[in-house]
Amino acid sequence: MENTGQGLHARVLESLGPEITAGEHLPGTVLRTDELAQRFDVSRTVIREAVRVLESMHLVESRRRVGVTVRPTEEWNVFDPRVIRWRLAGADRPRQLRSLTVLRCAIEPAAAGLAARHATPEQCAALTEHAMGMVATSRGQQLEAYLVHDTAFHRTLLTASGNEMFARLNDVVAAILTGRTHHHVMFTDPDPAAVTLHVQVAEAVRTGDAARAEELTREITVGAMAELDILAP
Amino acid sequence: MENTGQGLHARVLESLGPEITAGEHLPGTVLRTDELAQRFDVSRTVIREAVRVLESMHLVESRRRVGVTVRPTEEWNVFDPRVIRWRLAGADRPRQLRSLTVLRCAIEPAAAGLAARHATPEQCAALTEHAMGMVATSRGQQLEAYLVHDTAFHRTLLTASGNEMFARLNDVVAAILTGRTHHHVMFTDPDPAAVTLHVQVAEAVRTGDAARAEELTREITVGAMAELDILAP
DNA sequence: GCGGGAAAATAAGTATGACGTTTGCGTCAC
DNA sequence: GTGACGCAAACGTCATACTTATTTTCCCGC
Repeated sequence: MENTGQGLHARVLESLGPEITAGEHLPGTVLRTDELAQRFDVSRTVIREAVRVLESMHLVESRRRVGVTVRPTEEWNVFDPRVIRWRLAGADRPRQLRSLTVLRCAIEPAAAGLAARHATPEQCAALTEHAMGMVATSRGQQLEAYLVHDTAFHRTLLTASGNEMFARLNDVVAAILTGRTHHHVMFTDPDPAAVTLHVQVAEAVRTGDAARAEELTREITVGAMAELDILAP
Repeated sequence: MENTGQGLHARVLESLGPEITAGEHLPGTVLRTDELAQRFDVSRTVIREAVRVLESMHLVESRRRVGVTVRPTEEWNVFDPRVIRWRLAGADRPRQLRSLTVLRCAIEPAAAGLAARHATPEQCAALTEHAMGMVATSRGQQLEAYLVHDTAFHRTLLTASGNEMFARLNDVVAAILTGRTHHHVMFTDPDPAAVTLHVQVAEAVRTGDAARAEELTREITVGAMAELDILAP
């Protein structure tokens, strides 16, 4: 029996979770632990542990004498990193990417403003360094190297905001950036204007100009929305 | 022994979770399943299910031959509703309330802007209704009734944004509003200016004035930050 | 025929004991 | 001192029996 995860429950989880988030089991569907145990060829114990986790994500609800029922989409914990990952890997990836980008557009400018006030010298240095790295890799089809610097830049920015909630969204932003590069495969080099904006943000944060950092970051995120055709009608 | 949850695992979870988020077990502490089973007087099965959920929140990490290790705070899934609830109920409630308020301040204006574009007539009606309810209960120590309308107003606003991520933050906003009223006990009636702003937001959303809805909501959230003494140095 | 309550059926919840598996750590030989 | 070896501790998994809550069914009385 091959073991894809760090444990049987993890393996079950990584199968059932995506199935549910992909809409393979529509809300209201009932799954029975015995059937699942049989299907995955594991004991009921393992199934129960996986179901507990799915339940903690509000993906399913377990009730006695009924079974494990899939909950409606609106009740899912859409902030759970695993749910995000599963949905990004699934069919409604575009929808999810748009939701996340809108969220990012609201968060990152505020984070940049806070970073301008709270960033440590080390964080300022890291920001500048990664912005420089973006400049260096912005021409000549070095998209992968560019992505590394881009991701690091935004991770540093969110962390430097000093707000734990913002900081925990770096996975989301990283997923957006990675998705952008890898999905609708970019043959063209990054927009030079965007690169310049990153350099300017690093500068604004370093000099403590919160308003400017916020506004510049807003321009970056607006650009990200434009790429996904998220328009104002 | 009273049964606080819908099952033994829930009871264990509601004990262990708060203990961890309250810092009662410092990061690095190892808990053993057998000891926990003995302590809570339940079987190992129950403990394992509870630990699975804590693990899914990144509060702990379970490793063979080692035990259940408490993870450092930075790794916690701070967006998990239960983690938020536990931390709000614990000792660092003020810190958590500030984090959440900053997050709200970034989110709600954007949500209001989107709501102005996407809100259905029913949602516009609900907004106006709750704003009116706030006006009606804003004088004469009707704080509880006011809170109900205030909460409903913001819940409707976030839902009307049409973004699922924003919509799932209504619990957070509700927690902030409830905390504000219940915690530093408000003897005084709500700020009339804030009440007016809510009415104006409802109006802006109804007329589809996104920019105005966003700016007015920003004023509301800035007011909320001012109440918590979150200042710009 | 109808309503209500008792009983049966069902599926999750819990307990228990045994065994497997990984892995930290100490020991021993070189 | 260093490396290999092996023990033991803790979690991981399984099988099974039993418990409990909840739904459904069905029978009885009106």
